[in-house]
Amino acid sequence: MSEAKLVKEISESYVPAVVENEVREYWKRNDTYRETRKLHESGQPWLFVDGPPYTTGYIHLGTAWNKILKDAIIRYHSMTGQHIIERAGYDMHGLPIEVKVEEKLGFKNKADIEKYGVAKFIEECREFALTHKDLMSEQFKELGTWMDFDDPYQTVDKGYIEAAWYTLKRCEEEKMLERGSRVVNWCPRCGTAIADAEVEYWDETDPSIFVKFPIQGTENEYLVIWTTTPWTLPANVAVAVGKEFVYAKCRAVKDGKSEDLWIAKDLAEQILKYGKYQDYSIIETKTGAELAGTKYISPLASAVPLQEKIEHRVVIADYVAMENTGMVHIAPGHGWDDYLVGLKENLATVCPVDGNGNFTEEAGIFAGKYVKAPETNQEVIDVLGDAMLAVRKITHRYGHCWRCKTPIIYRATSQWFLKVKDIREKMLEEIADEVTWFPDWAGSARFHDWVEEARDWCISRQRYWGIPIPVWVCPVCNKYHVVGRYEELEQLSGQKMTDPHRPYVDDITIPCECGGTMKRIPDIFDVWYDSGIASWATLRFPEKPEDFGKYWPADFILEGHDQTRGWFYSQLALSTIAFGKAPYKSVLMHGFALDAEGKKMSKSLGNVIAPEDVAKQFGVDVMRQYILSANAPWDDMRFSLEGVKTNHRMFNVLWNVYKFPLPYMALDGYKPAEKDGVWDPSVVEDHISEFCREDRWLISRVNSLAEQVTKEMEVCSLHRATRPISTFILDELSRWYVQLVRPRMWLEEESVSKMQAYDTMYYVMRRLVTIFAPFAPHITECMYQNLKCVGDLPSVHMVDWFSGNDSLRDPVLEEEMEIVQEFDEAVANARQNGKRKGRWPVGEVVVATDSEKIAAAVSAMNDMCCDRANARSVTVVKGIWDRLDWAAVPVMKVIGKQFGRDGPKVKAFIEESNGTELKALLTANGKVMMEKDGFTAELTEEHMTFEEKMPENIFSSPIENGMIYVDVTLTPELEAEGYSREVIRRIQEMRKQAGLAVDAKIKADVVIDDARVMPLVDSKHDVIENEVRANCLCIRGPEGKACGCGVAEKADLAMDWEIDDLKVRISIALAD
RNA sequence: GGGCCCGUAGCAUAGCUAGGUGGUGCGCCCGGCUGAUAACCGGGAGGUCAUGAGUUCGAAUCUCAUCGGGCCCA
Repeated sequence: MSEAKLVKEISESYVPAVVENEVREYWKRNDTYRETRKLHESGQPWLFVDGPPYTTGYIHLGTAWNKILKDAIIRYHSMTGQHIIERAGYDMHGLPIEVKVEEKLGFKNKADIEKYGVAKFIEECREFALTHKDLMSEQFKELGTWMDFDDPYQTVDKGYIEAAWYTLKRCEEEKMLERGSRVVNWCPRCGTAIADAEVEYWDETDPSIFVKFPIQGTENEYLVIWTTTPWTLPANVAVAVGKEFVYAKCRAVKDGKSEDLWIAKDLAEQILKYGKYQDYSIIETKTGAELAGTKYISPLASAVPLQEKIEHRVVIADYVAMENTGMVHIAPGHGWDDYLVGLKENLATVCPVDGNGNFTEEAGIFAGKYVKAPETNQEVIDVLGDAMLAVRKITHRYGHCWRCKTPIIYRATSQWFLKVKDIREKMLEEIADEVTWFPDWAGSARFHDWVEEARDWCISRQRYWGIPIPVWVCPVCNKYHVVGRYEELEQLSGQKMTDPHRPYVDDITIPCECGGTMKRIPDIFDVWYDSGIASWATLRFPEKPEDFGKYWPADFILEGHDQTRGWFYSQLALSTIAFGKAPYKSVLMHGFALDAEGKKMSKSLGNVIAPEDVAKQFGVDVMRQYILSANAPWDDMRFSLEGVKTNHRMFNVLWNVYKFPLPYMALDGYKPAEKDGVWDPSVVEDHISEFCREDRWLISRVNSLAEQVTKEMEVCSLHRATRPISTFILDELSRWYVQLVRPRMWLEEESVSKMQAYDTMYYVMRRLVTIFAPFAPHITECMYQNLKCVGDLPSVHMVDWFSGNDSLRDPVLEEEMEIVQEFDEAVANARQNGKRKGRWPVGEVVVATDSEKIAAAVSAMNDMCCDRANARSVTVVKGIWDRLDWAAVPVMKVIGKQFGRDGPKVKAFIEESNGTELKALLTANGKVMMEKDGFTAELTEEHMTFEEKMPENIFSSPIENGMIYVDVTLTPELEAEGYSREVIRRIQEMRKQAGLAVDAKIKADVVIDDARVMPLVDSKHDVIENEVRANCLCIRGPEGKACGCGVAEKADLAMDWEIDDLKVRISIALAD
């Protein structure tokens, strides 16, 4: 059979870059990623859909977090044997890229693009998307992400676009597609409708004007309206009032002239003040309902021909608020609410503004002006002239195009919609019943609330770089046809379709049954539509329908909480329309990466931390572990470099722990047990009872850990999965087990105990790299490569997930060990109080406790306790330790009352007495007689309380449910050992400084300048000689004669030491 | 203005579901250890649990309001 595997010693310290590069090379050389996927092809399918990042070219911390979470979860599911189906994905169409390219080419608007040529423009966009996609793939791979980056799904692919077409056809079949005139957010620079999601709000200062609308058939009577958008007045058709509101006709006087003004009664005074009226009186009141129907004339009628034709009137709207004048100017062509009122009241919708935001001829004298120019507003105000009641300023939140930052306008235009409102109930059911959310409130509260408010989705955009909407319309009969497949288009048109993008596809026409020629509408899809189809497009549906049937819907997706309105929603809407169900079964929603102050990271604030910088400095594994363990995935993360550094230390400890036994193992030619070249853990599993306590404990712990990690991974609590791993490595493996096991590693002979220590370390390391692999894929792979047996799987990421072996767990032992650890800490604490260093043995340690568990643990593990405490004995006492002294404390409240001016004498007596004796007397007799300065009295326990008082040389420290006491009294024997250990330690230090090999033999000369101490040390001559591997050791006083070996005269290294006040001169030399 | 989430020591966090003496890590200060060693370990100081009110014998935890931060919407 195969040659048994020897564990190799490693000499390097932990340098993440070296480890990670080597591992990446190894993966590349062996195609480990694909081999791992292949390994589980027969497993339970598990479809993951990558939320496609937009191809900006650069990833930030949030993107990195996103991919790291995905990678850890996918690796975990892969290890559990599931057949992972995934592809990385990219969102590559849309305005952001168009805007970038426009900037590059120096374009200002759509006309520039048309002039340049749409085909050339599209190719620039395509080029941008493809190169930036590649840049990002490289960055993602640097994070250790295992996804299919060679064949990612791309929204620009022909196949992907066909999926989009197919889906629209399904929408049409379900009668969910609608062509309609609606008021939409419109970016006048981009010349397109944009989605609600694409509007960014910030404060702008606008005019706030109050305008008088003359009432028809009256001489001097007006309705007073308010608006912040003077430029919408040419499109005014009505004034809305609140049904129940009370309006007053105010006879207002200014400069001797009077006017009758209708204003909400309660607001009139303020408004008239704005208008600088000197006086007014209310001559009539009406409710909104009574005012409704009042006809008025636009003050712009003479300037805007359109306005002459409109019959303006007062209507009722329930959204009118008691603000400003309580009368709202209605322009259904320029506002969503206005539009709805218009529909209800059957008002005309006029929109004298073109796609570039300029007034059309309909707007009369304003024709050609850009509506959002400040001077345009001013011109409207000027033309209004006397109709202006007041002009003020207002600062309010105003919407902007999130790509080019141009202020948006609202325009009534013809667009294509999906009637999402009609399927809200179905979507809500799917969210609640068919999808598991992590955390639960992501679905039950947040997403639920969003979907409940869903409006119809405007999916059309008047742009170039996107998926062309596959709708062909006949200009003659206005019939339209939705194309679902390329084949269908080629059949209907008789033309070949090469590239489904604009402008190529626009050349294809379809003959209409009416004899006309159908042309494609010029619109492209909203990019949210692109990504909404990802779950089936990534499976190459409809081109290859098999996988869709087998794997869809997705088992899992994961994105940031901004995707509630974005990808979670666009997918759900399209899937519910096209396939009647949610496209995902479980969703993890993660937070945002904020800076250390909790502020959003942004370039303008200069607080951006680049993931590649962190990775370069501390390593990818360290960054991953930090990011995963810093907080719950769904909370926002405050990124702190300190936290990363802490994790770096943890990795260093892991590396040290891993490295520690290797030289010994290598020296002894240790071979892990194997069967047919494959590691065989049964050597531990079947013989666990024969192992030492600490071995059994560590094995138990790693199995408990595995169980815990598994449990947390199942509920996506990555933070709760990763934190215990760090704790295990630091506290249990490094700070505890390695300390305990160290002497066994130094045993020179072939000992069973040493071999079991090797087996334990090997077992634990194998298990640990398995459960740590999803989170820290590089270091675990590196360790695994050295640890694995020849027949083992070639990568740790191929190994079966280890969820713990319950039969190896020993909760009682774990509990006992926890007590010993607590004991250990308390002893260290007490020693520190007593200024007795750990190197110096103490005679006695006492544990006072009433806890049976503690007593049992200390007694069962007594040798370990002695060892750890460096104590001759460790004993347990129930209740109070009888060697404790007591201090009596007078209770002055009682004494003062009873003894009056003699009280101080009683107090003095109690304080001067030996508390321990007093206590004994009280216990025996219930009373004690006192005498002080001639005053005598009988005292009982009500006159005093007792406090513990440490006898000399006793130091204490509390543990839970008990107290430990350390007696640091020195005896000559203890002192001899203490000093000899001090000497040993110095000689070891010198060996190291001299660069001697661990097993090199030396000769040593020790000169001790203290006649009392010298013989004490010399009494341990043999121990010292043995410990420092000396074959000649001379211990003497300054007057003493050096032995004949010559080290005193010709040392390799000689040093003067001060051990506390003791002067020692030590010389060492390599033995002959 | 509305929905959801978050607010605990200088910093990062656990505890909150199910009320009962607020833990941990980093940093800081002090000490220790020394063949895992350009490491490591122990101890100490440091808290109005954002604020205010309520429920309760008892609130970091439950309720309400307010303030601050994040995401989303208007």
